[in-house]
Amino acid sequence: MSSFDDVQNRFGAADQGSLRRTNLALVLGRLRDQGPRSRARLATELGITRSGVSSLVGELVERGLVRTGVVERGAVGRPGTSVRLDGRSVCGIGAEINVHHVATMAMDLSGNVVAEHRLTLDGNRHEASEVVDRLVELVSRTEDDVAAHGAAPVGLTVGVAGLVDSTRDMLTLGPNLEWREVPVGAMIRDRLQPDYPVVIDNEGNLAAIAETLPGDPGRRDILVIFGEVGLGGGIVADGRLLRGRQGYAGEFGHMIVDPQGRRCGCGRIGCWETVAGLRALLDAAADTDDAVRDPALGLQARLAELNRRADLGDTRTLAALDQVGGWIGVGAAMLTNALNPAAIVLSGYFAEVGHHMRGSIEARLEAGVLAPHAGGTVVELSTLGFTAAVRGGATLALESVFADPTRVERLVPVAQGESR
Amino acid sequence: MSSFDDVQNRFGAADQGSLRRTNLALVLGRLRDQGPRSRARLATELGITRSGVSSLVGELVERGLVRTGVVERGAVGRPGTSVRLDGRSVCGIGAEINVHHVATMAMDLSGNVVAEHRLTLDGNRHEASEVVDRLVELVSRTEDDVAAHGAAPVGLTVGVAGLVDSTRDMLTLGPNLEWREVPVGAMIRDRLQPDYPVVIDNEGNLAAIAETLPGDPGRRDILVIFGEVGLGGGIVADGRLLRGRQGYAGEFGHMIVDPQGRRCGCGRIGCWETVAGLRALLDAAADTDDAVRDPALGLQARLAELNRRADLGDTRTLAALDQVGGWIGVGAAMLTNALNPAAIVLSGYFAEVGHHMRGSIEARLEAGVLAPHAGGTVVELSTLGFTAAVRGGATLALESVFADPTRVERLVPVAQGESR
DNA sequence: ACATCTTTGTAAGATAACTTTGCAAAGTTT
DNA sequence: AAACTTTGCAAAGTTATCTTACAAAGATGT
Repeated sequence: MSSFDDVQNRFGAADQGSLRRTNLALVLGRLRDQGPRSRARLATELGITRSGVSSLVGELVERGLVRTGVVERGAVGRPGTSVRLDGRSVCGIGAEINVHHVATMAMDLSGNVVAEHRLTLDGNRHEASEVVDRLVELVSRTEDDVAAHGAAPVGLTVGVAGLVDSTRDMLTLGPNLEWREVPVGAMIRDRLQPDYPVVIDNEGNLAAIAETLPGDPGRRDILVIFGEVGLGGGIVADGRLLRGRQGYAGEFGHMIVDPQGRRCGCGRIGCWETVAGLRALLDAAADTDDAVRDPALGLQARLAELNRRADLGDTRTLAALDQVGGWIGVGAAMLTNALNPAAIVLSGYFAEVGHHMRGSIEARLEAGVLAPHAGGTVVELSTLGFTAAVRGGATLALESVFADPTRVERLVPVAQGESR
Repeated sequence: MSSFDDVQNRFGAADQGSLRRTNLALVLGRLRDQGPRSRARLATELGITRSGVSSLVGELVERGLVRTGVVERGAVGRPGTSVRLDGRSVCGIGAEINVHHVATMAMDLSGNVVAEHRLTLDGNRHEASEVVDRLVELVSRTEDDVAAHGAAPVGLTVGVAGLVDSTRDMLTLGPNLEWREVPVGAMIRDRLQPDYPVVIDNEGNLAAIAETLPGDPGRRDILVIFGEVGLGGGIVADGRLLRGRQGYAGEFGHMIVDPQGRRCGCGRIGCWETVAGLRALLDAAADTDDAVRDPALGLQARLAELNRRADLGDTRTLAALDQVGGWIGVGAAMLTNALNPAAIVLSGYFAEVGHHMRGSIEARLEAGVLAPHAGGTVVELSTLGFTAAVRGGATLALESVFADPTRVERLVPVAQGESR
């Protein structure tokens, strides 16, 4: 039921066409959110008649979006044939540009990951054109995988670590990439010449979309904190991603929480990411010559080592996790007072080491929120790790189909004058 | 075009009826947002045919929601007859329960204030039942005024200073009222026995709704900071009020911004309202025996006196305003990083004295936001003052009609079998 | 002064989507 | 084996929009 971009009824009047679109989307969304089921069941659940559902399912089959499956026998009466999403028709593609890597993921309509590619970067500054070249290569390979799967791409969403101006299709500022005013979207379109839309977005926003599990009402109001080199995230309110006026929403990392603290890469002092970002954790947990600080090892391995130490009870490591967790809690409490989310989801590097921080986060959250029991907000760890952004990008691309299934062409065009 | 409560398409399928409702709402909303205009103009603007608009307007006239007005002649061609909202049919009622006063406002469909009542309280603690009795009296008088205007109430929204749990219809906690777990909605319904819905909400949220000017695209993403004894507010994202999981969103006043600061009424230390609330301003601006600290004088008069001193260049007053403005800016910057609003609207007591704070607020905002030029966020002063909450309540009650005009009965019922 | 042009508002018919109604098909229960 | 339940579809009915056509009301041009 969630829709991040309201294609439906954006403006303009409703006519028979939009009526049909709405109901096609309703059936398709139900199948995504609740899984396969018979036409009759869809009818009772959605409040449409059985004939109506038959007609809608028929059109969705013609468009290749669903297919009929096994026979489901109930307790009594004629068994129904279940209808389910057909993953072989379309795929959404997500991509990510970060300091540490570029990556892509393709996901089909049923949520299956069809392709996943990742290229690790050395972490030093590179020109945008160079990085985009690498990414486009990955996207090309992903396109091939999608084609091999028998599907067509319906969209590409590129998550970038930085401020993305959605109105100008431009990366305004990427403090950690050290980029400024880069037209990432246009650069990709120029090189790729795709026949599907390419949009860019903030990686934290995409990570937030990835956490909004379809059909889970407990995930309609969430706050996602995405930790990487920087600290970003996204806000999902009432099932919709909050972008703000220009698309800059979710820049949690630069909220100033420690005015007497350290200087941030952005030039300010005491930004949240200086005390709760990855660097803060490593600084507190290890000396400069420690292996976990060695970029050559790869992020995953370094975090695994930290985890190992924490599990063994190493006091310095545990104290570092505790300290960073406390700062996470301080910021989370402020945002919880403002937003009252159902859950705060910790993603990115927190997915790896967050379970050691949970206690200190929850303590500070509880202490810093006016509403009793932190307003019912619970702290959850993402299971997506560093794939959250690409997954969210693919999800967002697919969302256009779920919002308007008629975007996918019929396999068998309707003959002139023929009724549906 | 804004709708705070999506009555439309809440769930369930779309049928001919919802199609009609959507288009009726579209026409009605356009007339609200853009003012009176001819059927032909509505048709071209909304993308409906002229005959379609004729039919829709006809039904809206039957329901008493619009009426045809003057003849508008264009440059050439047959002049059109303008259609406009008819304020004589329905009114929304807003109410407010605060430490300093209870108040009501009735507003008709065209936004005219039909009634306004206010009862100043002494600021001491009172039992909820006692205060609700006073409020119900005011609402009764307001109902009479609405009836005298020839209209019927379509809803009552009661703003309360505190945490309002929208799922339980309950004031969970009112720190400044010193109330806890009070079923304000049920209490009012018991006493008033109304034939229209009564809902309760947070006063900051209602103030935010009041600031979302219909039809102004620059007000679709705003952050409203509502200063009273406490500090609250609301977030409007994409034209919709953000409530959060339980309705606790917008409790900005208890974000901890000064951990080494003073104890707050809620028991914590350094809440935003301890440094930017009304009390903080008065503490900084005047000694305890100063007239501006005398509750007997009334808030309005005390703020006017502060204004007078500031205008005369009194250094202590100006310094106090500067200091509080700085703290407002600190919190506003954090929220702006998270939400990227188009505007931060200062309401409540800020409407009176905010123009003296503007400089310090904007300086801190600019300094504390990652996005260049504070992400385009501008600081604006509300012109509504202490009536923001009741106005927002009335607006919200009316919103149900704008979202679904068929909620208002036809004056002339359709004869059986007769077409529309 | 009168015909022509432009625009408005409405009505009648066409189209499209849903619902209602009816029924055959495919099972279980008695 | 008959009765019952449930499923899925097709034909007819309802309703809301769009298409087309036209009268009304004023401006413009000769």
